[in-house]
Amino acid sequence: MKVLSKGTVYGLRALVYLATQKDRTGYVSIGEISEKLDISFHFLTKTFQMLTQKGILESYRGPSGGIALNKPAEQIFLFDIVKILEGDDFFDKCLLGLPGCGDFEPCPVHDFWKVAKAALKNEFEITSLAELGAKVTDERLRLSA
Amino acid sequence: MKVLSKGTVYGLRALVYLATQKDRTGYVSIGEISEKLDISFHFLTKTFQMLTQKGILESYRGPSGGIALNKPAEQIFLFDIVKILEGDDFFDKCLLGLPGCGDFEPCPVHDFWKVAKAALKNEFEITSLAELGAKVTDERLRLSA
DNA sequence: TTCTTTTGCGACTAAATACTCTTAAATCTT
DNA sequence: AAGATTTAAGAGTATTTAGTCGCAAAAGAA
Repeated sequence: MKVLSKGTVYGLRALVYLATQKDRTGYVSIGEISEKLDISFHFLTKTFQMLTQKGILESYRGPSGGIALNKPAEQIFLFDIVKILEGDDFFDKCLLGLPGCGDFEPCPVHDFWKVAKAALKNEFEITSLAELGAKVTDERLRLSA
Repeated sequence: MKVLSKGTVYGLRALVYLATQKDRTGYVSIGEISEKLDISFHFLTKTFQMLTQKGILESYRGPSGGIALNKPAEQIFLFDIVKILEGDDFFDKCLLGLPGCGDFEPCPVHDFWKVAKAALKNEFEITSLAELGAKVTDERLRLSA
């Protein structure tokens, strides 16, 4: 099941990494993250730009610059990140992609999907970066599992 | 949230359409379905070929040929269709796409995703084509909602 | 000021997905 | 047997997504 685009996945992995570095002060460079997590530097940069513009991250240029979470990891939820990177309507789309689909004019899978989607959305809403960061004991964010 | 590929969506819409035609005897031509649902004929043909090979559909060539459900719509579940069209591991994938991820060596979102995915999978497992077909009162399977 | 480090941003390339076209094979009709 | 209808299958094209490259802009250091 491919729910998230690559860009979103990279963003999530990188943010969880950041959440695990909470005892470090100052900024963490994109170069370091891209190296540690084996993610293309330029690709990651673009994803971070979006997160910076939307207030999830704070960025700073120049030596010892980089990025940092703009608020405590406890207050950043998967829901926020995914909505920014995948679009605001991410949790509202019809499973079949039919335009007018809604409670008033439901597609055949509307009721089914409404229930399933609500469960998923709830999980995204209650899960914070801090919670995820706490589970990462070592280098499990890399591809080389 | 884009969970399913276009091919799968087309397949689902077409199968639901077939389920609504249960009082008709014999085969329904792919041409008719592609026209009624506004789906590319050739694209639909490929999707149907896969469903035919996997025993969901029965096909017949020549005049008044076409396709037909190979068993009652009550016995065909979204789960079956999706697994055929998206791959057997559809409901087993790691949200972050990390290779070794599992209960033994979980990624940071493993527990979270396990719960959400189980709920989704269950919905797909219990929902049959018959159930969906019963909800389609008129031409709500077309794109022109 | 000049050089180095690091993010910002636009253009370019590659790969995956979606779609189209052509021809073959099966089956019915005349 | 010849032609029409309909699925099967593969090759080719287009669009979208993913990934790369190069350079400008900001900021610190020498």
